[in-house]
Amino acid sequence: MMRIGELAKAVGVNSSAIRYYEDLGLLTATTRSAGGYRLFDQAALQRLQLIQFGQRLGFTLDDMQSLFSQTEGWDHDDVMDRLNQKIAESETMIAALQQTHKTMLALRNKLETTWDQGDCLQTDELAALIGSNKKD
Amino acid sequence: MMRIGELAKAVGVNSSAIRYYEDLGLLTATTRSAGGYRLFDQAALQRLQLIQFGQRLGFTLDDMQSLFSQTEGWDHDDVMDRLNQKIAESETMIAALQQTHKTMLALRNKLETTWDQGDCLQTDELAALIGSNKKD
DNA sequence: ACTAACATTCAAGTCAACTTTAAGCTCAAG
DNA sequence: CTTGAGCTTAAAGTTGACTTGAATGTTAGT
Repeated sequence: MMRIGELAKAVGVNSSAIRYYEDLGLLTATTRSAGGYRLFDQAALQRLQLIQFGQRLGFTLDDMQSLFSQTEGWDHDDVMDRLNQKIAESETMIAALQQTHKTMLALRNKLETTWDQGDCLQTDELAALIGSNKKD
Repeated sequence: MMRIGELAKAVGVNSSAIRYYEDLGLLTATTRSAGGYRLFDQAALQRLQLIQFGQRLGFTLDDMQSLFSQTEGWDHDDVMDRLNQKIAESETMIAALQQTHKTMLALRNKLETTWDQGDCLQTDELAALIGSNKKD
């Protein structure tokens, strides 16, 4: 059993974040010490890692709260639906980011070639350079 | 010259957002009507589009405020530095998202094959499935 | 002149995910 | 048995980008 600080260090968050997760009903201390200190076991650590993983997938803490509230174990269809939705979302985001990335590269090229002549760009010229980007 | 509502509609934001940009010193109405209504011209519209473009690149409104504060025209090195930084950032983000995407696909596969036997997954089993993902 | 749609200002509220603060306990070490 | 690091609670503050509300003024059309 570890105290909150040790758990926090183990996963790289602030102790107060863990207390916050508890407030949201996402993670409860396994037990308490005689003096009221929260004590956590390995399962709690795994659950915390699961929360972090969910965050990386783009689930909000609220999303996870509703997922976790399936008393014990997880419903196949529910998890699958949400996972599929997140997969689709991440594909959309990747595509959008790649498009913006492409535009930035093009913009850099234009700036490199255009800018060497004069030295100052006006807002309307910059707007024109960006124009091709409206189609997104 | 158009009023705030027309400008807002033209670029797809709320009028209040435009007033907010003005508060931050990002965009000033070209002039005011006799009664005090803000009036904008095409240059203002372009500037607003520029703000939106900057947002897509991941600049904060504060970033842009400091960029724009170069009284008129833009400093080559400054813009180039920031652009290069944003390009690098977007590459990092794309890579991270692709990694997460890959993990999600793998997770879906495992869930599809694993879950058909039993019907409920325990947290520690899910944590185990995710384990491969710690390396990110 | 009336009216509906639109605008004004300023202050306060929203969201997510925390962090910070304050005032006071607990625990392990020496 | 004292000290200092670490913990407790509840409440309030933070960030960024807005939105909403309230009370009031303006404009264009009939």
